[in-house]
Amino acid sequence: MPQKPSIPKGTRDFSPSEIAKRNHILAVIKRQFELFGFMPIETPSFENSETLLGKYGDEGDRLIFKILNSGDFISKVDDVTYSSKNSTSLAPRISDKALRYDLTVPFARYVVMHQNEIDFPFKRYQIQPVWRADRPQKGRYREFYQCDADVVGANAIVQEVEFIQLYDAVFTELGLAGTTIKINNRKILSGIAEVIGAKHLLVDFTVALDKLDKIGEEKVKMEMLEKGMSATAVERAGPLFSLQGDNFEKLDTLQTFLSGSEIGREGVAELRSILDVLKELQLDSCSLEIDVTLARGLNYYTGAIFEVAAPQQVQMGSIGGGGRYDDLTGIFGLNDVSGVGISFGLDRIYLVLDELDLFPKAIAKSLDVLCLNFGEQEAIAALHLVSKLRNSGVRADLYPSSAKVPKQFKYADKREVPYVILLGANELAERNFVVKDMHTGEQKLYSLDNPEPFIQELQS
RNA sequence: GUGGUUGUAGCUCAGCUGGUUAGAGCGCCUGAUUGUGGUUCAGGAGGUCGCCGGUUCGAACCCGGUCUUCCACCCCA
Repeated sequence: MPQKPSIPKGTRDFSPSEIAKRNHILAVIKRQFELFGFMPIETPSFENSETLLGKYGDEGDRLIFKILNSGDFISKVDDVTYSSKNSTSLAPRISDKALRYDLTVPFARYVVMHQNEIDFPFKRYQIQPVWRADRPQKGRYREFYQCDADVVGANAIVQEVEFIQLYDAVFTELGLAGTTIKINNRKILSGIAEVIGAKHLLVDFTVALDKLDKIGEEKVKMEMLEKGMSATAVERAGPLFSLQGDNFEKLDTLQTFLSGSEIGREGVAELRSILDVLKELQLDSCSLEIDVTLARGLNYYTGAIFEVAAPQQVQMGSIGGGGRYDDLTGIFGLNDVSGVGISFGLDRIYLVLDELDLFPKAIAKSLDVLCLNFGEQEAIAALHLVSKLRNSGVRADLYPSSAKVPKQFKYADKREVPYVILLGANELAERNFVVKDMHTGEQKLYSLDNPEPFIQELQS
């Protein structure tokens, strides 16, 4: 009995039209990465478990796909561990490799391993799939692509500015208006926690604060209290829930609020200089917004934090994120290397562009010219012509069999081929061919021995 | 990982409190049209109703399990 084929949940097949659209996004991202001076690298799809585990928190560890060892791995497990039926203790005995969870940690590993060949500051980009053992939802897959650009080995605010410009350049070229780059600073979050007297609960505090726009002020406050923050602390955090005004007004409010915290003042100053520079260099299609509730990637970010929200009319999580991490390579033994980077979520950008119908119409087109097939002799002549076209950079194809003409035309129509060539017995005898413009229906005659005029017309 | 939701033709979906042979639109194939597509007309093919089991004289419909989809949490691109 034949088995019904299926693919694992959270994974997808990509058909030609989808690949065309994905490639369009990728081409824009790559082009901009390179215009900004980033160089590509790739790393293996799986790493040693110890490289990945413990880098993303407990929650992250749970979401890492672990790869079973090869061979008779189970016989090497001691009886106690085996019979304990405890996944946490058994896993390391039967699995020592895991699929990569993001591109940042493998990059840190790469930097440490190749530190002697790298010229710092090192600007790298990396576009590869990552895997998460998550429960899928819309725009959330178990296999998806990240497009990362990072720079390591320098510590200057202009880098943050550049990344914001990079986001803007990509979304502008994609024609995606209305994205919002949210920006925050980990030092501001630390400062706030310090000022309100919840320094020891920084993570719980920020995780709760991050949910503000989703669950509202009351529930955020409840969660903070549940996590053990004092009522006074929650009360003191009050002003954060209603930051008013434009970015500079928010900065002023924060500056006052954080005047008693050195690290907080530092964060405000960093944010201010980023905004000062960007006031000079306008953004094209993105708006930049300070959002103190933004707390993503707290695990390794130490300075700026970025997140890109899709245009409001689209129901979609963030389509990009990033930030500065001062000591990511430290865990692999290379200290004092500051890094900052951003990531584009290819799959979500695709969904957004698709929903807003922003893909160029032309990308569905995979052929410029289709030559119809009228029989053996005609097909041989057609192949000569098709070769000439191909050599001139025209995407051309010959219909493989001499099927009925309406069928061949329908095929051309389906594939949205703009020009169809008819080269039948009559044309062959007179050494010419007919070109039909599928849009206008207009037909023109060209010489088989001199197709140049046709090629010229195609390329004009 | 927790709770919920969804699954019927290639696609979008009907299908009454369980009752003969499960339907529509679109798409596909054939013909009108053996050298002209997108329009029209006529005909046709295509479904073990996600899968496994149970209840019943009888299940697309009820029950259990499982997979899948989407949603909320967790977390995140």
